[in-house]
Amino acid sequence: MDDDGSLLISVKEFSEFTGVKQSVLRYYDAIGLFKPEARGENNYRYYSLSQIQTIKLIDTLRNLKIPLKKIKDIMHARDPESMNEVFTHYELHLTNELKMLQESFSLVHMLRTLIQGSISQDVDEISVRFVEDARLTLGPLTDFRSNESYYRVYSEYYRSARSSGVNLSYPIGGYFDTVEEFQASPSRPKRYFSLDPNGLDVMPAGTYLTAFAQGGYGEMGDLPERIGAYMEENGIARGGPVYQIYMLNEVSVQDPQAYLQRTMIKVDRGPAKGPPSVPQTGRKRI
Amino acid sequence: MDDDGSLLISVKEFSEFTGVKQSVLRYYDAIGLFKPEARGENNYRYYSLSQIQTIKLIDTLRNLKIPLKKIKDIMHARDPESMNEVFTHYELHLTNELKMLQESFSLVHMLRTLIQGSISQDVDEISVRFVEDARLTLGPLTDFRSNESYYRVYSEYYRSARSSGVNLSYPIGGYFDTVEEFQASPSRPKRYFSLDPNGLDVMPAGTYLTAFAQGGYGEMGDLPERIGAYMEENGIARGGPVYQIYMLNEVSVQDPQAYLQRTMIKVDRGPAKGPPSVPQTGRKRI
DNA sequence: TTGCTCCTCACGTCACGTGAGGTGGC
DNA sequence: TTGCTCCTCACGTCACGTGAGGTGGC
Repeated sequence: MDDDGSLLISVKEFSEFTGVKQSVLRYYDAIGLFKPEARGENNYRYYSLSQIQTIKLIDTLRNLKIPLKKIKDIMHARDPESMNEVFTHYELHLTNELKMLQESFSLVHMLRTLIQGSISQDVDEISVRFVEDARLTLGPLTDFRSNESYYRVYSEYYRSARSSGVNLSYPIGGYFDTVEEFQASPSRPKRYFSLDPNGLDVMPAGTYLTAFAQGGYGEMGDLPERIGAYMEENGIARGGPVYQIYMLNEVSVQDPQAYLQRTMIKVDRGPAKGPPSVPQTGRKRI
Repeated sequence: MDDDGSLLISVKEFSEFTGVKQSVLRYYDAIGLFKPEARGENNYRYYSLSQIQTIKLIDTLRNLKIPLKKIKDIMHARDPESMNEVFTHYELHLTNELKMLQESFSLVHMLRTLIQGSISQDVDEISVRFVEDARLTLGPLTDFRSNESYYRVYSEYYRSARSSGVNLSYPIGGYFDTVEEFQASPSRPKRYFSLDPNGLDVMPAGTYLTAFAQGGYGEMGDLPERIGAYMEENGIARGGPVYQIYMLNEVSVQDPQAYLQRTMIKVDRGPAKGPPSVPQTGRKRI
């Protein structure tokens, strides 16, 4: 670099300024996407400071998974009108990406919360405790036929969920109106729901009888009996609605025998009074 | 699929449920990352509904650019404690990604705004208008020596910016305290600044004399004269601070002769009174 | 002479995408 | 018989990463 204040810098420096690796800069040069401002007599690459903004833009577009070929076309046809279109288009693209990333965050956060709630949890413990509210998306009423296993209805829930745009990334839970309903057939919920933190329905905050069961999907063990005994012992006459979710499942453990299910029954503190509260839904249901 | 309500679905359906392509599912099967629940007699792949959550998690991790090999290790060693660690780790990872994506959005939005402001702008027009405030990051005082071109000082700004963590993705502008300072040497600003919408400094809202000049970096043409004449004609005695930015540059046009610079001089409406206002800075400067 | 940076060329790799050629149930 | 879905190879591709072998200035 001459003393006359040339504003050219080496690959190494340019790489350090921009965070783009030297190998990447050489590759972009090779495919004609982004060339250095100049070459030295020794064939060294020299970049100008004003090129920093350009490579930053290229890097931004590349982060949006736009093929380098397309980025090359865009950069090759640079003029205010077309760049305005490009930016307008990718601003929308970016808002979608942001939504998706926030979804990812919600998912990871939800899974972590469930796992943490399960660690060092005594499976046989039954307790009555205050529980915060939780968002979810309730599905339509199920239509179990006599003696039928939950499979068909469950897969119908998936199909209906998919067609109505419900997010199936989150754990699926079971909902019952009353504890009697649950006791009668604990693996045939009245509705299934997705534990989607952006769902429009809500499990209301309140006092819940909370119990656990270990085992694969639909395996309840002696859970209904244990719950019945506990309610009798503690003078709890009624309860509902009932929410059932798997805190540990395929995602967090390998052996289905280690899956952990939590059943939460809304109860009133002290002696029972009045009918069980109705579920709060954020929108109309058919 | 037998009538007994097997919950297995085909690749096609599984692909439609999850949004993951069939070719990707076959690839994940081949490398042992994610296998179907079962194979038919015809060797068809059959997936269970509960596998949807697992592939959704894999897809989420893959979106975070985690190598498939690592994802495989994670899924292979599934247990509550290690998954808790994994999720805790990637929740942080995700918040960083979210920040970066918001930065990308800010950048694209800024570039679009600048271009749109330049479209159908008459280069010779000089006007006095109200301008909204804008965030930016002011650099340190420049130290131009006699007759020196802006190159050295400009590149020193870049170096200092980099070491102080200033974002160089955004357009760089020039700042002068007063219009006299600008008139004296219009391509030697008192400070450079980055037009970073998350910057801690601010160009205050107010009435600005706004003029334009076309040409490469540092080329002012007859801009100082035109501004001087306009101020005299309109009885504007003083002005400042002065903010100079390139609305069209390398990023949006190819020919440097088409770069468009905007100079904005804070002026008081009507007859001049009092000293020019001082710049508002969000933090201490040396 | 020794480091350090830079160069080109060739080959490897990761995560798929894309046929070709063939099977199997309604 | 005709579509449709599925299968397994094999090869292509995109965006780099990684040496090998060599140059050139302090």
